[in-house]
Amino acid sequence: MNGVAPPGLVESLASRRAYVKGDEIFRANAEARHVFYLVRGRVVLRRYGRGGEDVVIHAAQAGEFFAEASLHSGRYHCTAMAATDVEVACLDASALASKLRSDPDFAMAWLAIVSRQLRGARARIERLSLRNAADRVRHLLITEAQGDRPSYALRGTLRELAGELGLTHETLYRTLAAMERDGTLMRRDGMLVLLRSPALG
Amino acid sequence: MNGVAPPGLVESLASRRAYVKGDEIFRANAEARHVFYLVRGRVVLRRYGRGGEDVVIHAAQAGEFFAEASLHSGRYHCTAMAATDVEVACLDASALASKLRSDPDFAMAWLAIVSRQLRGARARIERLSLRNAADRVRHLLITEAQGDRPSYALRGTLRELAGELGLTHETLYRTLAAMERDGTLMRRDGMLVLLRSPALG
DNA sequence: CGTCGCATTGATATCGCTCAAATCCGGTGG
DNA sequence: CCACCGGATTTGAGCGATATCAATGCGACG
Repeated sequence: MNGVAPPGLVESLASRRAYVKGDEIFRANAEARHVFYLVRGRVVLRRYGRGGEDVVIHAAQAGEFFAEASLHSGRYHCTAMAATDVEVACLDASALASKLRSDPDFAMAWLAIVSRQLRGARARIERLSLRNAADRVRHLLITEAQGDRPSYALRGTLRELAGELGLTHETLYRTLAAMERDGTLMRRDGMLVLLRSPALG
Repeated sequence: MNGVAPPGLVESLASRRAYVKGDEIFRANAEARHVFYLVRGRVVLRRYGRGGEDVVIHAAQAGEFFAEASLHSGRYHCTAMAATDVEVACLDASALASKLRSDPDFAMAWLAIVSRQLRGARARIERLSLRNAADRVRHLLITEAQGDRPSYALRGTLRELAGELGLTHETLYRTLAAMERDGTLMRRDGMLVLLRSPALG
């Protein structure tokens, strides 16, 4: 959703590559030559801190670009790992840059994609600034709502979702269980559905 | 720092406006007609949650653009308030869009600005994902380091910094005090300086 | 069948939040 | 010059939510 590929882009500028679950697609500080488009599967972008603790910067879904910053910076800022078997389109950064210069419509479409990513990142900042677990879950369901009622289709594991929410997986499990007991949340085949928000005041 | 204005932009497309501290520059959900460039002062972008609790999405510094999303979306997503007396350049969104289409160099420069903001947002996500206060402070000093040694020039109040770090101001005060006792941090006329990282592992 | 990772729940410790109070500091008005 | 005020800063005490450690069940996969 986050980035609909401009028509023809993936075909004209990209070479396809496939990785299996667990493969490293690129590593932080490596020279950034490519921008990627995720055709199939899921890719997790991580950064590692001093204590070996890693932080999920972003979890890319199929249909989304990642490592767009390669256009402007010489090095990758995070490490990309295939969370499932994946297929990516691999765009040469300099070729992409020249297409951006020569094709205004394309440039505008690309700018829209990056802007949307920025908005998504800011939404996540807002979410992480909330001080309790249930609020973060509620914020997620409300801001990522797809259909008529606030809901969220799980992609990947709950552990990964916990990481995105800045929680341990245990806390997320407990929070979801408590919300189900409250009747504020329903879980049904990989969907989280918000039933009613208590204390909307 | 976050966005150096492309030359001539502010003069050619912008009208100047001034606000005094506390003024609201725009409000969430209002029609988004303008993109802003902050000439002088500080502007805080907030969103309000249900309980009246507000979240600082972004604190814009002088020399930085804000509300760039106006280009692609019809409404503002947050509320902008002048944290000091400010002077802004106010760019008409449609005029900006046509300039982006007609001037490839300008479009590339603009894209670089948005990309940088995206990187900054992701760094903040990483920071907010850390689970304890001292780590967040250390992460801030390391990633925002300016000179030779990891340091950070305070802009605004410590209370505001606490908000950016997702902490209460009390916790931030205590954390800074503890780090000074440890000898891992020095405070000197509005600068936070990291002296040595214990357990760099 | 054994192993591995995810999901789930329990027990406990800890860190940060909340409420509270004292001090400092700049500005303002008498 | 001084008294006063509001906001920022700082520190204390106690509580509660979340992290941490631990154990179990379960399904996939070889």
